[in-house]
Amino acid sequence: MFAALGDETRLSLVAVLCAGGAFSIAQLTHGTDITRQAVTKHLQVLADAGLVRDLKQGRERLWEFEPSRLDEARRSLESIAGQWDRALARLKSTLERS
Amino acid sequence: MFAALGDETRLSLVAVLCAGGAFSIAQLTHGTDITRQAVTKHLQVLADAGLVRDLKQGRERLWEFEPSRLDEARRSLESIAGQWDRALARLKSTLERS
DNA sequence: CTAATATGCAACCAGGAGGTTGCCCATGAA
DNA sequence: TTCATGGGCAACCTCCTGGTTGCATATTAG
Repeated sequence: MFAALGDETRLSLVAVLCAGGAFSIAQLTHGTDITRQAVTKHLQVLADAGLVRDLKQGRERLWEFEPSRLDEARRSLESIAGQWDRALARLKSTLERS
Repeated sequence: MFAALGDETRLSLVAVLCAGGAFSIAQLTHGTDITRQAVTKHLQVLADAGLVRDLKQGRERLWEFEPSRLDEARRSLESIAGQWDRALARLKSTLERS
């Protein structure tokens, strides 16, 4: 999922979807300088990572943000940072004890 | 920086460095099934992303975690999630108003 | 001093990722 | 019905990334 967010194009797609709601592939392509197919591939990657969700509607395919997974990522970053904090605390207490 | 965390090997390197303190390249290589050179390259990528820091010590080069940047990433994820929450709130209030 | 250890540098290689093009299908509008 | 539009599929291309190997350099141990 970090890999999914690691691409510049995909990150801006996520940003757009976060801010806006649901967009079709053609709409999302409009404004970028890449092909519709490329956008489709990026959306697929984001979907595999659980970051976006698609809903068919007529001949259109609308994409929207899926917030749950991002929250999970945030929590995992917090846990990593927490590990570091605990390590520092251990180090500090070890030094004080000596 | 998401790209830096997007690689499996690098993510586990970060995890090790978070939990532990400072390690040499040889130590970090021990336990993985890749070459020392590959580990060096990964550490370089992480350093470019500001996630780790190196300190020379004798003939060794010790690497340790750099927590500040990760915190920044956490905040940016929070802001993205926040955008989504605000969009939902706007949508809700729009619906209620109609 | 000499040998072993820890690392750096550069060339090289294979595979995957991002991107494009061409063609086809489905659906909505006129 | 006919046509334009939104989208899917697949082949193809290029370049970057992850990884390796070989050799050179610095530092420490004996």
